[in-house]
Amino acid sequence: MADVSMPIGVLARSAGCKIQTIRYYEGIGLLPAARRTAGSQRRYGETHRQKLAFIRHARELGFSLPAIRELLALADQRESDCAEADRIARRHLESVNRRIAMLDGLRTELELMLTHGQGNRIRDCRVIATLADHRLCSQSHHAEATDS
Amino acid sequence: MADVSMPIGVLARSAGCKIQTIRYYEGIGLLPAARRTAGSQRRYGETHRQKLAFIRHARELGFSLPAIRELLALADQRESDCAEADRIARRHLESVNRRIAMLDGLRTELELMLTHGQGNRIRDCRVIATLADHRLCSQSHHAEATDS
DNA sequence: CTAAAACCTCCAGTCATTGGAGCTTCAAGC
DNA sequence: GCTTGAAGCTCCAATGACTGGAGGTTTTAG
Ligand SMILES: [Zn+2]
Ligand SMILES: [Zn+2]
Ligand SMILES: [Zn+2]
Ligand SMILES: [Zn+2]
Repeated sequence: MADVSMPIGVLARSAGCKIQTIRYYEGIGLLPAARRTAGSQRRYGETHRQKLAFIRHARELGFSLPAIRELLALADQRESDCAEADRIARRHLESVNRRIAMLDGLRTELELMLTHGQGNRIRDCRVIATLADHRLCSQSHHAEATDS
Repeated sequence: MADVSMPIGVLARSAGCKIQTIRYYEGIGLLPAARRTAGSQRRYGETHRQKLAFIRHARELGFSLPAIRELLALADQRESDCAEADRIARRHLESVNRRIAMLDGLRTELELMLTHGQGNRIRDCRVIATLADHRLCSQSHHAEATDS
């Protein structure tokens, strides 16, 4: 609890992010503005530390900043129903599942391309041939990824 | 074979991409500059069509533009050894595998968060609680994704 | 009081496109 | 040959989520 008035560098280390990231979050209104010293330097307290930890953890879990903005607002409504928060998480899970499915398709094709020994000429290379002609692919693998 | 002199819109439709994308590829030197009409409009032939198809297919398979640039150069060396092309594809496959592993981790955490019924208050919501405290996570899920 | 570490603001760049403004050219029908 | 609408042109800005740098100021330990 010696962090009643942390400078930004200490906060950044505690959150495991860059100083610029914190200023960026403040700039877009995701993290409330810090109080300033007489010389305009930011000083943070426990509330800021918790909010930033929440943001960073959500980012690690792949949530987008707009989604995190909503989640942060919801987190402050302690007595409200959590359906909306759950909906956001579920939507993100679906997006993660779609991306996994897409990458699985890519993996299949890449592995297929690479099923040939060493010492080939380019004109016999399955990697190059496949890239030049989708008919050598085993699937459609037509990609489209959306985020939460 | 009536495409000896395609305007850009026809080429774009044949490749399934936007007109701007083609001009962008030309701008960064990925696709060779097209010949122009007296009025400066681009006209394409079969070679361009094939190169663009190669690029688009590689993009669908998740290769980065720098990687595609190398692959295109290699594709023209028909008698060279294909080891380098294979290496690029293998590196990309590894990156895809890393991303799948990461997303699998995220999926696990998101599913865990969502294991609670409806009608909860925010203060009892596992989604919000998990985001606020990584100790509720089952794994480290510390993300880092690199592309080919 | 000095010096260096930490901080400040503002701007540009990343990646692979995409969209738009404002203008010109092409091609088909009359 | 002329009109007209579709298609093309260049240049610039925006996307998401940061990251890096220039150039200057503040803090703090010694
Ligand atoms: Zn090969
Ligand atoms: Zn394919
Ligand atoms: Zn809930
Ligand atoms: Zn966690």
